[in-house]
Amino acid sequence: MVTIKDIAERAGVSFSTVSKALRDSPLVQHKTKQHILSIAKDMDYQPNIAARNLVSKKSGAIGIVWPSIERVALSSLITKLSEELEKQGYITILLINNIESSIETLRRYQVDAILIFGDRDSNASYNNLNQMKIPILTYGAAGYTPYSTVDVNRGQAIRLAVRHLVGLGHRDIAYIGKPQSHDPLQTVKIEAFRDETIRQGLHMQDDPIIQMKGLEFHDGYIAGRTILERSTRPTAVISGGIDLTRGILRAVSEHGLTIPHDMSVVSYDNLPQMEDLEIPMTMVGVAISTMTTAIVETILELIKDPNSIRTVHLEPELVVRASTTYENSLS
Amino acid sequence: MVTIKDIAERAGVSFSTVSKALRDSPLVQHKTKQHILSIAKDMDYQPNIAARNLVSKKSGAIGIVWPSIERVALSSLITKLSEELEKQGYITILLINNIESSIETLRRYQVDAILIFGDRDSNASYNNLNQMKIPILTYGAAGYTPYSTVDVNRGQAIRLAVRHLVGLGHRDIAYIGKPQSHDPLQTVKIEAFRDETIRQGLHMQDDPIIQMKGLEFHDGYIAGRTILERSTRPTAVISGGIDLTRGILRAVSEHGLTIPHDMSVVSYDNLPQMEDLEIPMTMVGVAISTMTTAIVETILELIKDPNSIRTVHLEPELVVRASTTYENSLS
DNA sequence: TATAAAAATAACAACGTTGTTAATTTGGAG
DNA sequence: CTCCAAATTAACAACGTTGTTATTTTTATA
Repeated sequence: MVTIKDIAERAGVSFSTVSKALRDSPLVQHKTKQHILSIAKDMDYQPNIAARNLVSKKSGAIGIVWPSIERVALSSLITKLSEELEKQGYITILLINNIESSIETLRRYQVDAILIFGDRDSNASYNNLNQMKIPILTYGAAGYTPYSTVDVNRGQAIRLAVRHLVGLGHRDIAYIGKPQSHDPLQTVKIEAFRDETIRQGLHMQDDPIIQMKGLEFHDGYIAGRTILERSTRPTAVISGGIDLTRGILRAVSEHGLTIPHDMSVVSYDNLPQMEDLEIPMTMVGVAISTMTTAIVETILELIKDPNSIRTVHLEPELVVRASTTYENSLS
Repeated sequence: MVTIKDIAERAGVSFSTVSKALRDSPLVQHKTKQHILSIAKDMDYQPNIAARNLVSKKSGAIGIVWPSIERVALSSLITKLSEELEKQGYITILLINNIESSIETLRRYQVDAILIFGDRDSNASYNNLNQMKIPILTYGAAGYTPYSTVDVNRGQAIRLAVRHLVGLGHRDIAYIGKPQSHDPLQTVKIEAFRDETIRQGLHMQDDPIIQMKGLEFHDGYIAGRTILERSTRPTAVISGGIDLTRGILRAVSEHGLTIPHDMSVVSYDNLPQMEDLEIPMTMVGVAISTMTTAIVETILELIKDPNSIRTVHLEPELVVRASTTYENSLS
């Protein structure tokens, strides 16, 4: 492996000059700098990270704890996060274990910060762990932890969806996204749906909130079939997430119906893929890029000043596309 | 952060003695060793990884490149791998980007080895990348790359399944697991099925290989419905993977049928979860633990001697459970 | 042309380890 | 008790950087 000393020798200067040149210090003459840079490039120099970490007293790594790998929507968020953090000079270490043991590992590895994607039932474990000084940021656990948090205003997202549909004249709206398992993140959305439909003066006869098993494609498919087979079919549906939405689309298509002609659909989640579905999808949620920016910013801030505990609430937006239309245009 | 010098001071010895004591060197007296150890524990000492890496000239990190995060079966493999490598003193860095850019990042980070879970179409990219000396291990790409490989004999797995069913008297067997996309890993299994059924002298009238969209739960569900609705229902089914299997189970159950009474099912994949399905599942494949061991072993070997290129083929096993039974016991 | 100031470069210490070599203490034999 | 070898511990160099301080070279001024 080539070091700055090797470069120094080839360039006929001292290694400290090489160091400065590589970091583009003003303390070295432009000409020498160019010379050194070209040699470094020629020799395919890679700075030694261990050495750099040693003097900077940082690991240049950020740990991400992700207890449940199944949550597909998060995977694209994590991908983006890694990319962004990499641009900032950090490598991410992803641990899929449970929170406690992951933190212990990250502690041993002396990461500069830890990002936790907490799952529903792990709130208890937040409390007593980590007396140490590694900054911790949690996602989706606002109010549950003593650490900094970035969270999405999920209730507001569903309210936006309801208002959008009501504004289009819909009076019979169903909500697909109530899983069997206890999941506070879903509960928030369901409550918001219930509350907002009442506020808007909607009175639906059938229970508009469909009970289902999980939150996967197939659950959406089954739930979609359920509402399509009702005697009075709702004119619009709000879906709790992209996987459910895909299932709903399949069910609708199998019934020989079309969106938005026969039914309007709004989906929670704000992902680029939402435009690539069978029909471009109206969606509510916080864009991945927004989340990424917020998380990265908060983490970097936290690394700079570990005591700056803060809670960031991200406001969702409504993106209107072809999957929703006026109620009176329905057949 | 507490260093060996801090410990040395408290213990009244030199820091080099502390270093030796902590590494359990025979060069330091038992009594002093105990003393130092207790102080280290008391001060909650964590060795500085950067310093250690610097002198050992290793990063203690292994990069895993995982182009497509969607392949659920792999996720538990990766989880296990991380655990195992962690026990061996390595941290894993998971990159979900494409192969080229991932390798570039890992190169900058100077990982000690790279493990690539290649996806179907990325074979081309294997060729010209990486002139460097970081050892590379690929998974599932035997014959496609110039690197060491650990691979599963998928064809053999399917043959085992076919033979098992034939041994039970089944003569009409379907295969669920032919996706639309070109996927060599699936093709191998399909060809093996075709070949082995012919060898066994089976003559099925309907095409026993069900064409489907993807390889998810829902695809299995739909494929399951397809074969159940045939005029002559096959007496047994081989499923191409756990997600498909779950979908098939759902379809069977919705038809009011039971396994293995009305139909035997063998599933590809050898995962613990296979026992926790609605009915304990007969399965063929290489156990995650076997794969993990093979991969970890090969990687460590490769780190020790980067020139020891080798290809490891893992032989699948058949695990018989309640989901398969004699053909003549069928209704 | 001597000389101070400014610019450029070189030398050095430090980061926290490990491994090697040097120094000290201990124990045993004469 | 002395002295030598063995056992134990201490000191030191090295790993590849960065940042600070010292030295050299250049430039501008008198």
